[in-house]
Amino acid sequence: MLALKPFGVSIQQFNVLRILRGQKGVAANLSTVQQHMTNKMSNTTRLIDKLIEKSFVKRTICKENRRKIELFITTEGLTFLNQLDPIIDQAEEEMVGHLKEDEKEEFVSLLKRLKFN
Amino acid sequence: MLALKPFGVSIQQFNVLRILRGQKGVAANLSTVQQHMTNKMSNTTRLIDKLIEKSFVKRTICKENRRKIELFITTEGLTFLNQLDPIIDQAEEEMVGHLKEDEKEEFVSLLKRLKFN
DNA sequence: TATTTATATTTGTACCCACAAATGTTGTAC
DNA sequence: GTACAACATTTGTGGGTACAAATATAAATA
Repeated sequence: MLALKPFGVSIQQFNVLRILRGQKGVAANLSTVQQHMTNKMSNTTRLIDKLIEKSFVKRTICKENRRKIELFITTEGLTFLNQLDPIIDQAEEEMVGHLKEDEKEEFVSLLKRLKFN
Repeated sequence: MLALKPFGVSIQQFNVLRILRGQKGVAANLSTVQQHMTNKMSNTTRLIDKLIEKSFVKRTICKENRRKIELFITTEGLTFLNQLDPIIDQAEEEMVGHLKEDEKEEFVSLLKRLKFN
């Protein structure tokens, strides 16, 4: 994503951050995060590795079930993300803003009707 | 591309092969091939490396201008590609075949109106 | 002709993806 | 309680992408 480039995160990393922010402080499992994305688990792991390097995310092992991990967005991550929101909104606006509402709806509807496999 | 998986080529490699077939025996430069794709030059080089390993493509240095390379699809490549065509047609049919003609046109038209950057 | 500039391609790096196999942990069945 | 199955995540491998820098050759210019 061009608009994100100056900030050093990919759109996928950005998405993981948004999912974690959506948890509002509640821990998220890897599986939970993965379910909100099109990614495979294995790659979600690695996306989160990157975010941990940047200290935007914290990862701990779940006490109750040591197979699971618990993911949190850090304060740093939150600040970073909030700063990014308007950038993304603007990029989206530039991409589809000139379409009329019903055109956008039609487009999404057609996209949904494609059959991948 | 799921349908191509059993054949051991990616959709991008498949596209390069189709572009070269379209040359009908005339040599194609790297730049020529690249212009028909969304890829960067550097990656087109590497896609072609893969096709050469599979001996579907031949690469020689242009005699007139030694900076340029000449690319040809081999007989093996042609045979392989011809065998693949119906598979791809079918995959496409499965993906969008249930859309009406005007829906397909509308979809393509909307896609074209997106502004990437 | 020697130097510089432009052209064509390749290489390096750092990401992304899917798929399969490996790891570690928990639950279950004998 | 031990062996086996199920679960959650990670690691390995091989493909893909973009961007920047390096190479090699040709063209232009001083």
